[in-house]
Amino acid sequence: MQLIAVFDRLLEQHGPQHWWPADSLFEVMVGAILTQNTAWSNVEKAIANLKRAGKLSARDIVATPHAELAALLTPSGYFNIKAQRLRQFCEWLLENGGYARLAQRETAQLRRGLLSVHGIGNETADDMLLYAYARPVFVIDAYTRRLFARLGLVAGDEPYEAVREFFEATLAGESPARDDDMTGLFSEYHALIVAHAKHVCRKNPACDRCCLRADCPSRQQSSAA
DNA sequence: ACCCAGGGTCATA
DNA sequence: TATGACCATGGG
Repeated sequence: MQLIAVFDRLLEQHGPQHWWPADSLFEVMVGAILTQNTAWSNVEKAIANLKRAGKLSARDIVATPHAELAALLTPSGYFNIKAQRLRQFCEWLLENGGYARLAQRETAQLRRGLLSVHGIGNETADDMLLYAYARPVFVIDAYTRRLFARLGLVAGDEPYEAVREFFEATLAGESPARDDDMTGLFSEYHALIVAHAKHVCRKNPACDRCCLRADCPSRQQSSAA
């Protein structure tokens, strides 16, 4: 099965996902750090804490003492590490002229900059590139590896960049009709993979194959309005 | 009580 | 290059 065919099935079953859930581009970047190995429901609580405290900007975060920032991040887990990562990211953002200035960089250069921040790895950087900087980058997470390994399209344990390049190159070849908006395609695709992972397939490996067929029994209950 | 979540870093071999 | 330990809360 082609990658674009999998996308079409996922979209049909789960509907448009409206990602990334956030009120601002800065909030997207904060969420990308806070959601590292963490359920999104917990991240929402931490972001709500930041908003309530008036700390949802780089300037306000760098001005906040570590203990206070960590306390606000408590619900998202790893609060000491994430407070440090969030601060260092905000410092980097301010040192480099802020979002608008960084958005002028070419994608590869911007990625290198993001990866130079301690605590920002491949997936977090690509989340930001795709959802905050609108770059045509395919985000590879554990769900993506698991789903497409089950479909037999990847081994699952390849290096991050190898999997990302496989998705980007393959989709570019398969969907020339959409290649004026690969950012839109990649945004929706990654969101759909996450939505699919939260489905019944999580504890039933065979369901990943089942759900991609037209007669999947779970189709009615999961289809979007 | 156990498992895992929209990862990343570090030490070790 | 490739494992394993560590970080920590909250929901199923």
